[in-house]
Amino acid sequence: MEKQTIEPRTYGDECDGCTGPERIEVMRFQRAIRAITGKWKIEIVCSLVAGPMRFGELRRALPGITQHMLTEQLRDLARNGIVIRTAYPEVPPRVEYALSQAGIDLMPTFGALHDWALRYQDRLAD
Amino acid sequence: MEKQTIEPRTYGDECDGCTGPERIEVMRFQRAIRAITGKWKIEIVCSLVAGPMRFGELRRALPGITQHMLTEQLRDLARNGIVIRTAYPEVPPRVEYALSQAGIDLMPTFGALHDWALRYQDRLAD
DNA sequence: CTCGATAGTCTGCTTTTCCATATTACCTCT
DNA sequence: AGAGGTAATATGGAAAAGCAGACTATCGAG
Repeated sequence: MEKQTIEPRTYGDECDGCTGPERIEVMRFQRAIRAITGKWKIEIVCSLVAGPMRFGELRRALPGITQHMLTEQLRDLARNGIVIRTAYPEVPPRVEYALSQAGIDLMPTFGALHDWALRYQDRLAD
Repeated sequence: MEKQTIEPRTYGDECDGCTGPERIEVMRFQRAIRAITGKWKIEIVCSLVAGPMRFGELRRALPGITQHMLTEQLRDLARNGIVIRTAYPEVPPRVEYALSQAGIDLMPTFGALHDWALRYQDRLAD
């Protein structure tokens, strides 16, 4: 039996030279995903939902994280405009991290993905 | 000026022994994220939205992917119940990949995240 | 009998991510 | 004077992810 080309493949066909609009959208999407992947990023964002927190406060809220990791992940989140870093030139130094509007607006999408995970958690490996 | 504990920290406070419900939810969430992270996973899922595809067909639709990567990513997606692999014991071998219901239901969450990425793309690094 | 197509697997390598352990600089408290 | 807290940086190593290229088995076409 022959397989008679189930459906026109608009996605693949338009991407011979990587110029189709779909590909560009996928790339943007990937960038968004990359902005929130990282072992602690989601936990950090979820912690900050309740309000701004200081560096050490976050560290205590995330048992197991190293200073290095926290610094790195926060820097990354700030670089992507998801959290806002505010350093107060006091001594001892005080640095506060808060969600930006982008960070706050991220939560509904988290909610959607969480609902999905809840529905299909039994088939999710690991 | 003193900082008077902006808000009760329900998340951090309950997680001293990693037993709070929020932590468990974050872990579930992380599992969902891990199921869709990987350099080609999203492109594969987006390709399959139009209908089932064969291995080689997918490979041609994703220029730049290696056989190894495609095999691996598909296996991973199948392991997480997002795609369904159907091998027909013919010769030459024919293997078809299709989105499962979980995979189809994933699309709206992709849409939400995509909208977010669209709105804030100018501050996304990289 | 060799060639090509299919859907892989196997091996070795590079890059990225993750993690632990120092070390810094400044100020306060004792 | 010395201990302690704060927010980092620096260094070095382990683990995971990604990549290229060679190899397999089967069958039909030429």
